Amino acid sequence: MPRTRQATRATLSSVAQAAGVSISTASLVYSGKGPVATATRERVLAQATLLGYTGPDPAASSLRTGRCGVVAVITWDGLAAAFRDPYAVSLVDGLVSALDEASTGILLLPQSRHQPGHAVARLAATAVDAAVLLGCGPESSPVVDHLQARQVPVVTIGTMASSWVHRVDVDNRAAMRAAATHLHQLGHRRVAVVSLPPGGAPVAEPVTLADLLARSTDLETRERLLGIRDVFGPDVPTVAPHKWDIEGGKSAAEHLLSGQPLPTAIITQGDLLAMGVIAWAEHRGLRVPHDLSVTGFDGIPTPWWEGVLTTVVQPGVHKGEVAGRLVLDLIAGRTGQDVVLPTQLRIGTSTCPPR
Amino acid sequence: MPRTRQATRATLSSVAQAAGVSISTASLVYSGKGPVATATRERVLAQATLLGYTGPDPAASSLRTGRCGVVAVITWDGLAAAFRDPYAVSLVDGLVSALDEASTGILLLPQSRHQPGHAVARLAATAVDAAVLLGCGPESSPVVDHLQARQVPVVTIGTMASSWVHRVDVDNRAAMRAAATHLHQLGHRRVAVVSLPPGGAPVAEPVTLADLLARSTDLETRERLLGIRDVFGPDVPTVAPHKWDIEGGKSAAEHLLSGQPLPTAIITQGDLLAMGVIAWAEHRGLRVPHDLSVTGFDGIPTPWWEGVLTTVVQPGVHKGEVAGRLVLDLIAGRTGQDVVLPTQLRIGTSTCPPR
DNA sequence: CTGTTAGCGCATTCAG
DNA sequence: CTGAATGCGCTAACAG
Repeated sequence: MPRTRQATRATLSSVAQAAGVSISTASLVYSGKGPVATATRERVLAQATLLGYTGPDPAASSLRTGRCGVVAVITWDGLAAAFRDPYAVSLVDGLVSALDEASTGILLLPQSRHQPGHAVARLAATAVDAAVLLGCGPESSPVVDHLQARQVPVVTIGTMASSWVHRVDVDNRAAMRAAATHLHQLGHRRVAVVSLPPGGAPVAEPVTLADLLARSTDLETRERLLGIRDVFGPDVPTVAPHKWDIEGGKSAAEHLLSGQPLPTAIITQGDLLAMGVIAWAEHRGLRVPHDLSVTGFDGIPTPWWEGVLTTVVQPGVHKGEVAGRLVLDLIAGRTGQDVVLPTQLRIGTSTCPPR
Repeated sequence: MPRTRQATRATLSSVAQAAGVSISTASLVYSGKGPVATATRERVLAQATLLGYTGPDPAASSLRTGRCGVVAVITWDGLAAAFRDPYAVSLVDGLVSALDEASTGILLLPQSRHQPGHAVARLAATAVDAAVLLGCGPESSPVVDHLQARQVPVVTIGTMASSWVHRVDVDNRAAMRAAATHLHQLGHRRVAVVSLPPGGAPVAEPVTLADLLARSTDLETRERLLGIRDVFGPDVPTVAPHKWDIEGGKSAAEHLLSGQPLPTAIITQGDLLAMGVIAWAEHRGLRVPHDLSVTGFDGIPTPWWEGVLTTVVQPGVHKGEVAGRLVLDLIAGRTGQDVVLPTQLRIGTSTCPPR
């Protein structure tokens, strides 16, 4: 006895029977994988609407074909934190549009830093054709291990290197070096850095770049810090606020700009951080860029600021699309290539020669 | 012959066989739905890891149980557009956390305004236990019809009324009326409104509130406009920018503040719109609130502005959680109740008596 | 172009 | 506490 509200749901076989054709013919009508006489097709379709049949049961079809049309997108540290950053949103946007062409959807799987194991349990219970790691550091290894055991292809956008996962990224070191070089050429010698917290532990009081580098496990962060070191050496004062957003930038600025002598420029690892630094600086009466130059990373729109942020522009949507195509290749069994995308240094109005 | 890279994947039955137990026993080990001797369980688990078995195949298990642990989240007009608004993100955040407790994930299904039918095709191909509509207006009816035919429970957060869908929302009319009343009590008599485009068609040049009301099909928008009309009558100048963000607010302000006499206050349908209005006003040398009062809607953080926006604060995360619980009830076959959540008018520094 | 035949991997009765 | 049997709804060969 069925437990649905209506009587028994219509199935492909009941439709076929009603239309007086065999099940396989009816199946072909829906999959379009074989030739079916127009008259037959219409008869089947007519019976289908009559019986309220809405097409092949996805679960049954996945079981049979081994594909479910779903790609897991695994984020780190909660959804809200991840999507607060417009850059992450543009990544997902590109991903979605690429996957959409193959009728593949994305399943959001936020990984909480408090229950890292939970994500594995969740993942184990859901059918996915592939997975994409978004902003996941090495702490996501359990998830990757699980995926590998299941033979599910994994693509990471930035961060999280592993032999099993494919990567789409930019040359973070070169990109950041370009930004640093720009400042150096303007004449800046006293700079400070706003980075990401290594392993989730914020570093409020300034330490040296080398010090933070030693503690940072995240691949992308490391590369970028190296890019700065290439230009300004290992002793640059560096902080890493607890949050990856405007508030974080403000608190970072507060710590970096309280001592003497003040830096003439601040290099940040993200546009939101940069905007926070700018907001705090302006609040304190410092003019940007005249009294303080600031650089960002990502190239998100900042409509609430009058100026144009000097920043490394990453092709967010494009990166997502490339990742999506890579995912589709892997799902189809084709061999995928890791991809390194170009970035571009946009020189805006947040940098100028020091006073 | 299997087409996976390795030899044949391990299945429950192969694990059972290796452990010398029956399939059903092995199944119980994983589902925990029946008593299994500790020794037996361990033997099974040991063989499982030995064979690289990662747990019951989700597709097979969904076919059998009729549940797949996935809820579709349907957004309107592209993902990026939807998630650019922090309020939408907080909604999803709450939703995720509520669903997570039932080990249920969310599948993102952005509905494009250019191919509204596409979403139905996509949905038809994926297994879902329920669906949540986010910011979807009446144009989403095809999707709802499909869901109804499939007997899939649907919950909408704001917008999109239909006999089949359950709703979680706030009393938009009363909330907006409270904001309008606040301005009226301050002494404002010349106000203007920034709303949402009716049916996606922007209204750049000001029309009357009544006019826009007549064209608006979106439930939430209508209610809010009615709340304004309750206080200021039907003749308030109203625009509806093409984009629901800061840029949209700027362009709206440009049109509303170009004529004479200037309004002394602007009521917007969203915080981002409000921030855009403020940005444009300040850019033009108007001081907020002294020269122009501005109100928002939602209560998102606006860290880049020094002031505090006067706005209707909606419980975003909470709303998402409530929707999530409703979804779970419906999936479980329990009868769910529509919910109306309270809002709160936050009086900030963006409003004051007119000059 | 259409029908027949076999499972996909598992959860669940129901005996023992 | 354990095992044997049954089908969830569908797709993919293959034979007509």
